[in-house]
Amino acid sequence: MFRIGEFSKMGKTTIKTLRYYDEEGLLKPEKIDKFTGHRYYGTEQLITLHRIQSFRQLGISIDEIKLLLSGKEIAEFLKKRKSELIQTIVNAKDAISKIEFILNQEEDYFMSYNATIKELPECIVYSKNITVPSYDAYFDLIPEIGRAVKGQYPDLKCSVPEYCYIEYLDREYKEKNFKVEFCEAVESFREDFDDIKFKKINAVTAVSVMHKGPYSELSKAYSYIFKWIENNGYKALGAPRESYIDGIWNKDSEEEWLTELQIPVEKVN
Amino acid sequence: MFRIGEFSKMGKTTIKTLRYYDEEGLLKPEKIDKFTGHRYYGTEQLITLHRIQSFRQLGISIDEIKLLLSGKEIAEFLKKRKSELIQTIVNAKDAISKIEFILNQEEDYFMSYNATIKELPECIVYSKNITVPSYDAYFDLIPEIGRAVKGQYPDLKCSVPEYCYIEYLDREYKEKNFKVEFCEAVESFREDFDDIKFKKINAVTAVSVMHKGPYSELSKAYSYIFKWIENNGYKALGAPRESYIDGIWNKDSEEEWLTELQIPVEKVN
DNA sequence: CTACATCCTACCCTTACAGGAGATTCAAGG
DNA sequence: CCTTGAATCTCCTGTAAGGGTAGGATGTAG
Repeated sequence: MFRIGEFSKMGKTTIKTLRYYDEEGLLKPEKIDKFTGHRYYGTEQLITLHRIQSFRQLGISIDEIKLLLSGKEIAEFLKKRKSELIQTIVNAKDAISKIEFILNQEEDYFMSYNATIKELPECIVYSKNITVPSYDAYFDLIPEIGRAVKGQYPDLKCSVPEYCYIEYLDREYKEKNFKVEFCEAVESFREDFDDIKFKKINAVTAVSVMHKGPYSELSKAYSYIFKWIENNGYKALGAPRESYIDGIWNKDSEEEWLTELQIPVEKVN
Repeated sequence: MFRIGEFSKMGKTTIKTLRYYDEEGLLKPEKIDKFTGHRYYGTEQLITLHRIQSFRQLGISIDEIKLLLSGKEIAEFLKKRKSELIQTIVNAKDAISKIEFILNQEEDYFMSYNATIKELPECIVYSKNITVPSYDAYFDLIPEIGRAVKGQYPDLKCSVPEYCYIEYLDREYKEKNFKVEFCEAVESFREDFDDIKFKKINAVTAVSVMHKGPYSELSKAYSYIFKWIENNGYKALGAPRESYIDGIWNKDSEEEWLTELQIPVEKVN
């Protein structure tokens, strides 16, 4: 029988840890002196401790080891743990790739743009295809749509927070007379009318980049986000969405305008 | 200005997290109502939040993000984070290899043997080379050495806990008349005498396996541990040590004897 | 003016221990 | 047998990044 200090050296485990395992019921001493409370361990505990250590070195938690020590379904469990570890590796590689991407950028790029992955929830939108003669004309056309919908369905409410975006419909880049689909998230379905259509947008995983500044510089954000997608093993699954957060309607200076680019993606490797 | 609930949806971040970031000084609201305590956020905070999220997705901690947001040494820091992630991958691969090894064993093997990696601390030992006629003769020879040392240095104390082991010196396996070096850890150096030598054993990393049962079955433990070393990307760095924990001196039944095999190793891939 | 949704602070919970305070007990020497 | 210093005990606090809940205050709509 060994006192805790001696046993701790034999098992290369701190006294703190041994007391913790005792408390948790993972490794009880062979005997505890009823009067002094001192713990006494035997060699049987040394074997168990060794077994515990071998599991701990595989990154298995205390609670799980409790089950494993009872000897059931060890193989099942190890397979599960293995797949967790594989996932860990996938995630770490993913993060490394993103870090390398940042390190390869020019400094002012990684100061101004940050890509994140986010889940966009399912939502209901009304949409309208429009042809925009020029960027400046946007903000005459869009409020117009809002007013038309309001006229038709006065009690229809927009989502809170507001979520409106456009998707570009042209196959190629155009400076003027480009076609876009305008979408605004609302709280419930209605009947289509005129050329306004209601539809459900499915939840998607998207990569998102914030762009602060005039729309004329949005192309920098686009080039960043597309390069990010390519370099980090993702694939674009749909058209980019431009979601307007701050703009001419609430900020005078173009430098203050805030736009979020969202591109639905999936991980491909 | 947005209330916390709305801002939380815009930034896809829970209210709890936002309050936590506020408390930590990571992301302060634009304004806090002095009377009600309500938090109000602006789009400026949305950009910062987005930046925080991009760092969090790289597994960077809150404290570290505080530094990064001040904009200094981001590249340095990301390189450090990258090497941490590489280490994570190495560790995970290592654990996967160990799990696969276990899964490939027969069930009764992985129930009885568990390999762990441990650091063996530096120690001082006296040692003696002996030729053992047969296994049974061990326990006449070894106490004899102890008595000889005790006779020469009555005040020399053995380590607590006791640590004594043998290394096999023969190049091949021998059933009888095999040569071993016997070592016993003690508290301090003395002069060599007769064929007893004192020496310092350096600290090493070793793989360890416990063997419970008669010495005649030690070869199973040896085969397990050597296969483990080979399959998990380690290389043996020195002779195996057999450390005796329970034996004929304190347990009558051979089934109760407990021996620890330790083999110094290094990781090779 | 009344609901009801939202917001606030404050407290406890999570893992696997580490660190320390203060009290008791053990083991060795005189 | 007594003393002294080492070892051990229990209890408390702290960790990272929030999650969960309670109870009370506030905001907004009808």
